[in-house]
Amino acid sequence: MSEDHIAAPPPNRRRTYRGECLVARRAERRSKLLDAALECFGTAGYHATSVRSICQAAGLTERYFYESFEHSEALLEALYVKLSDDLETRILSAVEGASPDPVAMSHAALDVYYRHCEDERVARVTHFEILGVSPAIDHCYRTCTGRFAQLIARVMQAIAPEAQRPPQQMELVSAGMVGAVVQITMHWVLSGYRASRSEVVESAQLLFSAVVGHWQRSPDTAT
Amino acid sequence: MSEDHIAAPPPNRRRTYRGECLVARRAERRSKLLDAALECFGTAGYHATSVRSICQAAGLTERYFYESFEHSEALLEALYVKLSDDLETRILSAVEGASPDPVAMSHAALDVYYRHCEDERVARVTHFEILGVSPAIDHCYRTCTGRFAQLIARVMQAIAPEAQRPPQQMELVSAGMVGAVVQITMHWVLSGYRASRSEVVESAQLLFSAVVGHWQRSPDTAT
DNA sequence: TGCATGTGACATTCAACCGTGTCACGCTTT
DNA sequence: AAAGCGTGACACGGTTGAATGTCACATGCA
Repeated sequence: MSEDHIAAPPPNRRRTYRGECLVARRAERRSKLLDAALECFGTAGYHATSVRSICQAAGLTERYFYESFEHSEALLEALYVKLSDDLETRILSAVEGASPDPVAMSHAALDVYYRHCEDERVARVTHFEILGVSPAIDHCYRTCTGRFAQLIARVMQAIAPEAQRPPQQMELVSAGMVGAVVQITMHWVLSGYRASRSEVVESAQLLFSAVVGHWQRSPDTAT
Repeated sequence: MSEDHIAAPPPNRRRTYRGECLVARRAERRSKLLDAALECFGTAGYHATSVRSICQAAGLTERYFYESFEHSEALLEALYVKLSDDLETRILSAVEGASPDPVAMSHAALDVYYRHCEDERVARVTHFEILGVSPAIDHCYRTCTGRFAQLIARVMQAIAPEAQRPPQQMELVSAGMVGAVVQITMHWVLSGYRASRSEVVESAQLLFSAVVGHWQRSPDTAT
């Protein structure tokens, strides 16, 4: 998923500088840029952030920006993918670690997710700044969102395997569940995190329980 | 909700030109700008659209842009508010016109909403372009979204009045429902409107029915 | 030690866009 | 018909930011 721009490599890859070789220094700079991007994009916003300000926040020169990324947009995408990947692995491990009870599993997943979003910068980047940037970024967003929808679909199937639904509906409802979770996040963030995390998790889980219960009760006919 | 920039009025408000007085001409130009904005913002995207291109699409000169709007941002906000207001009134009249059956009411509302979103430009402006622009626009978005959430909350209360829930949860769950409906829209749009509108309405309504049913069954304890 | 390379601070070039200004040409009024 | 207002086409200055270039200094290597 993550394909980055890598500048033409100068001759010596092994030559050390300040105790580190080229690739290590590059990786460190790239990491600094990602940190700075989280800070800038997550507070000032993507469109109010220039390459200069990112470099300033990272303590680097613009030259090193273009060493690791082609555009500002590429940095945004890399940051978003990184945040999403981190989240997904943490959710998966939390679900596996939870007791095999459906409620416990979904609770664990939602708790990890909303804990993730308690960092306002993370929430802003992954839910606000990422949207409406370009078709390429939209596509990336859709892919990541789709992965979470599939995850939800799998979990719901696992919880209520007897409730077979047409795949089209399954897809739309899963998308809807993702949207619900996301929108609750947005509401939470924009309200200044008024509710506690546990309240938020409760509310989101209510939706899950409701849908699963509904399907268990009416195995196939819609509405 | 809509407070627009109005330039200092030149002396003669009644003088006609091409058969129309000043205020009529202004209103017409403003309307043309809103149409052009829907086209430009809804296809190229807000940030890829300049004032010039809007004026070109509207068949007007830049001077007349600043006659009606201060910034590009003000135009975006006006467009968004107009689309949201139109949608809300149409939803309300559809709900009132439907038979007093809960299912019929929510079906009517959702059908109007997804019909509204069948115009991809409308869907993009109200769901993508509006986000991450500025704090002022974010606030506007939150206000409009909140109105729909309150509408949903009222409808759900009306359907299941016996299920009293804590207002905090009511608020979050309503936000979640809005998010679900919205996300289903985007999924639908980005898939190239693969599913039919009635299938989409069905899926969204499933979520409503599920939550209402869940509440009716477990009148107060969460989860 | 001396040379090549890495680095940081800053300048430079180029393009886009905003907001305003100018001016000639239609339309209205008297 | 003449004077004045409304309009459209376009130019202009100012600002911003992307992307690259320059140059002095620091660091590693022979």
